[in-house]
Amino acid sequence: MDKQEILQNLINAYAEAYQNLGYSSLMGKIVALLIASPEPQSLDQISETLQMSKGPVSQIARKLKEHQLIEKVWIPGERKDYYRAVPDIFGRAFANYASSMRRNRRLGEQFEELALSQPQQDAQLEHLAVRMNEMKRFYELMDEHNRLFLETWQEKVKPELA
Amino acid sequence: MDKQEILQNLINAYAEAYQNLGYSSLMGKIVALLIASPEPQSLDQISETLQMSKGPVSQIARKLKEHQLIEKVWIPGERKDYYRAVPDIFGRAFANYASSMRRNRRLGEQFEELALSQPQQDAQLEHLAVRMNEMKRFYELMDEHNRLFLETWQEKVKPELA
DNA sequence: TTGTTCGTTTGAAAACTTTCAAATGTTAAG
DNA sequence: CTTAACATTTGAAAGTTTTCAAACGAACAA
Repeated sequence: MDKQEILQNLINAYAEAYQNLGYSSLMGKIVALLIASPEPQSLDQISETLQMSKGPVSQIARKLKEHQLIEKVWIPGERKDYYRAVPDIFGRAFANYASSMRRNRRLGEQFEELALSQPQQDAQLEHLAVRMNEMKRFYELMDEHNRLFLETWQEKVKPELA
Repeated sequence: MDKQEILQNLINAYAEAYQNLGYSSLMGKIVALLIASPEPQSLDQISETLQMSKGPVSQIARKLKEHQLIEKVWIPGERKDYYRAVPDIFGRAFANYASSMRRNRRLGEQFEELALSQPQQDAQLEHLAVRMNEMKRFYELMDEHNRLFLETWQEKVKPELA
């Protein structure tokens, strides 16, 4: 397997992984390409490599930038935008996930509250309150672990960033 | 807000959360309904409550059962299938997630290997190897934390299960 | 057996998403 | 100010997913 093929395979694997996680496969492809590229890539280079027209690449690149997985870099004397993966892209992706888990925690809190605040209680409401309490506790504990994990990772990685 | 509305809101919130995570919103609705129900629900009850025909409900219920988020219960003297959320549904959902993260770890391992095994090295391959090594280490550490989290949670929950 | 009550499968319709090509903005150089 | 080189937006076409109604098949009851 030569270099070209390795890159193709990586792009494919990422496309599939992203799709499995419910994102567009193009998103995975762009991420894979930028992770694998030592040099920042222009929109043209990206769409050329991925054989996609610039429209979708531009849109997905913007979304990825919003989610802080990639960033634009300015290259002196160049008018094009160049993109690269952010330095700690894995940590960043995880931080995004952790924040969506915090929403679940809030759901648990909110609905436990609601169930308990009803004037006339019954088996159904009581059951709901118990389940929502479980949900709340689950995501609270998860959040603690998430923070700890990210912290541990960033301490391990920090030397590399310097 | 009355009981009916609370349930509606919960179902909606789950539908949205599931959709954000890239699953079908019906999946979230069924999960929410079963979490909120003290009694197991039949397919008919589910499709009645959710105002959906039986076809999709049947299919999605099967998928949820495959992922072990819900289970069939046998009710003596009844011919219908009854479903309920599994006892530790949050833990189970997390275990599924953790296992998809383990796939990412394997990707990192695999592509690091590939990049290093190329006969003629260059900057691009070297860069790839470094990035894939980072990926591998990230998901290894994550896996450790995931295990720890689940274990901690299950110890806390076990008393409730008895 | 035969009829009834279920769950599942199927095929078509509707809704949604992805993609492209072309038009429109935007920025910087001349 | 004008032009050139870009990125972004838009609207239409293609592809995909979700949904339903109806047909099918399995299991049970009589």
